[in-house]
Amino acid sequence: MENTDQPLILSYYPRAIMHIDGDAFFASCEQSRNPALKGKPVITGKERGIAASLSYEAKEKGVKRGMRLSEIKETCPNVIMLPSDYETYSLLSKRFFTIVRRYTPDVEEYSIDECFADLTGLQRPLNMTYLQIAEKIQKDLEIELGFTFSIGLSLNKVMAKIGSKWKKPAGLTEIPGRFMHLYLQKKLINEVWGIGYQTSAFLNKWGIKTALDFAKKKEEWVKNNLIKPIYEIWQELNGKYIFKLTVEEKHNYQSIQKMKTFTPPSNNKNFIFSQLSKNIENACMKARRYKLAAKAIIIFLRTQNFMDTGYEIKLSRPTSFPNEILPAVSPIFDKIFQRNCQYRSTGAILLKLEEDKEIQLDLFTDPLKLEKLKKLYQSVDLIREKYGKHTLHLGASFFANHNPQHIKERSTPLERHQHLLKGETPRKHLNIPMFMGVVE
DNA sequence: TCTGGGGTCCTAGGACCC
DNA sequence: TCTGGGGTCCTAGGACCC
Repeated sequence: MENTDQPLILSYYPRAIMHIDGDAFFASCEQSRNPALKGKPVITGKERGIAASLSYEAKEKGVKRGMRLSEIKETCPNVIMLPSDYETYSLLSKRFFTIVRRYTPDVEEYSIDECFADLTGLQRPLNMTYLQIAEKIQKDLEIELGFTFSIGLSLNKVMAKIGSKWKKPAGLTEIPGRFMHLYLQKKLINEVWGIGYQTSAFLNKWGIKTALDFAKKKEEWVKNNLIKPIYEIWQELNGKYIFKLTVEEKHNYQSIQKMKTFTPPSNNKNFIFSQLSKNIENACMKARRYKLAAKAIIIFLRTQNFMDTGYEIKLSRPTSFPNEILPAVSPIFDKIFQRNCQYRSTGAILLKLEEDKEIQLDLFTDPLKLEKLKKLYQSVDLIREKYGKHTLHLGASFFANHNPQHIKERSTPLERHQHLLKGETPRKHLNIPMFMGVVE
């Protein structure tokens, strides 16, 4: 501490945090699985009609994220378009994390194609520098998974993130504390992880353009003018280690959300309720998979021009069964649904999730009925596991797969009548746990 | 950005209590 | 019910991320 010329950063033990980012992850997974696709322009997202992930070859040809299929064909006629296959991507994602865990248990699975890892203290045991360890991991990943990853290595998460983005694909950027300012100088403030549109607009007003401009602001000013997470980013830009890694595997969710857009927009009440009902079913399915029960649910409808109307509903008892939720949802849906409105999507968010172990029975729930419901859903989940997620749906969700407008066009009056009866008032189905097999 | 489908955390402000 | 000051809990909504 006597030598005041030394940067402060060296006076405590620095961390070595690594951020690893899969290059064009989904497209790369496809190329890895089918080597004939290597070196060719590949995009995924065909089922949505837009480019979700682009191989570097497709990017070179000028294809952009979010482009429509017709535009893509024009821009790059020999493009290969594939539907997203999340099962495969998740599998490769798991293998990705497993490889990194061979070096350190301190791995945070940040998203399907990204992770953070803490290498602190590994230099001696491995007899390598942090940079060499990162290189080794990068090589392992490429050899074993068949595509490339970009890596950032620095003192904390925010800086490691800047590193991994610095050079892509297959980049490896180490940002030591004493050279941080060189990188921050070239980094626009809105490109920093955690600083979005609103915050950068505010910072721009104060003449802050680059990450370095921001890092140099006085601590008091930052504390007084910005909220806590931004203050923490400021600290990390100054070399502190603030954001800890979340190493535990993810199994407890704060909320579970399912939403779905349909085209064209519709104002058919039965159809829209079915969509909502299907989302609730899917959200419940996920909740049951994680043994969670919700105490509240938000439902929302999104109109053609992106106005949302939502409603939070408290549930009398924590549950993960659509049959128990739908009766509470139905009257609320009636309230918020507007006849003269065109809707484009619906959604459901399960909230206040708790473990489904010993949910308290309230006085009005018949234990026998509940037991039956449980058994029923156990078989439902089993069938879905065996034969696919979409084999079985609640009667109330019927129109989500069978738009009544289409039925009207194709069926005889008698058939139409029968269809309408089945889905007519969703309430009809609510108290009867009735399932319909839907052939797809 | 003519717009997909997930998530997380933070803050202000109201309700209610002493 | 003109009036303090302090605490806690909850909710709505914002901002951000992939």
